[in-house]
Amino acid sequence: MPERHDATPRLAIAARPCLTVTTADGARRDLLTPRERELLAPIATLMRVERGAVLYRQGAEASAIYDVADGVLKSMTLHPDGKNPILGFFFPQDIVGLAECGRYVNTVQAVTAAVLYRLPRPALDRLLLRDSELDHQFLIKACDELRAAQYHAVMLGLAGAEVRLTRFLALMRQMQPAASNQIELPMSHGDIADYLGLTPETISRAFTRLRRARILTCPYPHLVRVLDEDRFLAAGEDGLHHGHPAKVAAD
Amino acid sequence: MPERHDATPRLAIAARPCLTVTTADGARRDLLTPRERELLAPIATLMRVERGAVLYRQGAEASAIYDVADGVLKSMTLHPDGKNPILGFFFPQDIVGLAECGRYVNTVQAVTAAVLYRLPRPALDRLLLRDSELDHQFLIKACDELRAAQYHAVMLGLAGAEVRLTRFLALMRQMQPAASNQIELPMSHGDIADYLGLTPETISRAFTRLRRARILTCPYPHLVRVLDEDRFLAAGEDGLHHGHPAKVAAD
DNA sequence: CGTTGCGTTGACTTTTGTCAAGGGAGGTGG
DNA sequence: CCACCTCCCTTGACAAAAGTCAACGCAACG
Repeated sequence: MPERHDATPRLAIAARPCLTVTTADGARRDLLTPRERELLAPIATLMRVERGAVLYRQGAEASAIYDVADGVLKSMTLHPDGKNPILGFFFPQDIVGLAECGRYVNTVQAVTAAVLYRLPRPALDRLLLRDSELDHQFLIKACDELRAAQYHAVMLGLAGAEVRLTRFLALMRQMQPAASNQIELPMSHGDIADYLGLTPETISRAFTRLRRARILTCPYPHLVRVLDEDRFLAAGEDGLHHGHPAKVAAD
Repeated sequence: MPERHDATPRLAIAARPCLTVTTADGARRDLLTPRERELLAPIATLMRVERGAVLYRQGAEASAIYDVADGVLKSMTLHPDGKNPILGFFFPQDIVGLAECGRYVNTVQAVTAAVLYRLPRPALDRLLLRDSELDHQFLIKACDELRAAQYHAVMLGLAGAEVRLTRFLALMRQMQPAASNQIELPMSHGDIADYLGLTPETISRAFTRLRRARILTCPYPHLVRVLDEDRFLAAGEDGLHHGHPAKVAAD
């Protein structure tokens, strides 16, 4: 029987709150110095949420922000008509809890079981106002999130389901600890659809086309293996080129 | 001859750098205290750019950030294939100059003639690290931009050209100094299309449908007048309902 | 007075959404 | 241990929406 792929097999959980940003080359860089981590530790409480649990709902009073230690969460805006667009996924070392006028602006739900540091707002605000260096790190992290949101918006504007999906897969690969041709997808295809502004059916068809083009394989719904790196990256630019592969003998 | 609508008829330019955010109810709130404005003033230089001028290009060294005093600018990512998605528009009291690793992440161009305060990075960084209160205001502004970017992403995920266009118009109305049923659009329909992930033709057709539904009129391409506020807001939720208005007597 | 940029409209193509049906993996309870 | 159930993924047929290509009108500008 094949290995499972929907559990959270991570091992190392940082003993202190952490903050990282993605640099231009796709690597991840730590923001906090050991001193700053020690500053945050006393006001942080470690908590665990199970898969599918709602961390908070949009409109609720924003009493704390969270630092993800392990697991994956998603942020979404609730829509009455059943459409719940996903604004982003949160990975370890990300900050969760964007608020406006004391209320959370969207709903956050755990995609996998997750462990977080809870940082109560009043204590955190006091800390940030006292320590301008630490405050500046949070500003940098916010700018990082802003860039991520802009990249998301660019993706949504792109035509072509293959283009969006391929870029999404490339993004997910960046979030993995080690570069590899295997991409683990913690979320369902439905979640991917909500994130890319498409339907699950369109995601499924895009996967099928990418599989038939021999660009990747999907051993399991939550695992993708890239077969042809060059055409994988090319598909993220222009999409699939509709050549006539049927004319190639024995294809 | 009718009045012109593509010039910049604004009058009051703040004598000091300003920063505002949009609150939950759509109003705009000042972030900086007079003391903080005085702190910024000595490092700021006032500059003027003409309509169509490029403030900076993506990839260029990020030597400064800018505080818009008057006029409108747009931020876009350059794409080789002619598609230049617009990530956002900047209005007075907005901050321009998002960078990553010392390089601007997108290109900013003036939509109208504009006046800006130029804040050199080294001097600003020094100021922010010395004054944690001021730094915190910039963090709040960054969170505001983040919310705006998320709202943009939600719009792009929404189906229906009328829905997106109507929400965009509502957004533009918020940016105007006084609430009114007139909405001035500083940007071209092509810019709107790039912002909403649609083509100019689709924008044009959406305008036509909204006009035919008697929801609004467009006296000039850069001016919209809302005729039916209720249905205007409704169109931003569900889009146009394809009833058969011809069947309703004298409606 | 021509040129140019922008907006509009129409005909047609392509893509995606929608509806419906079916299948496989995992989990639960007998 | 097996039956059953549920959730999610897949596929097909069709409808709806948006993109593309092309032509035209209009106003501003030189």
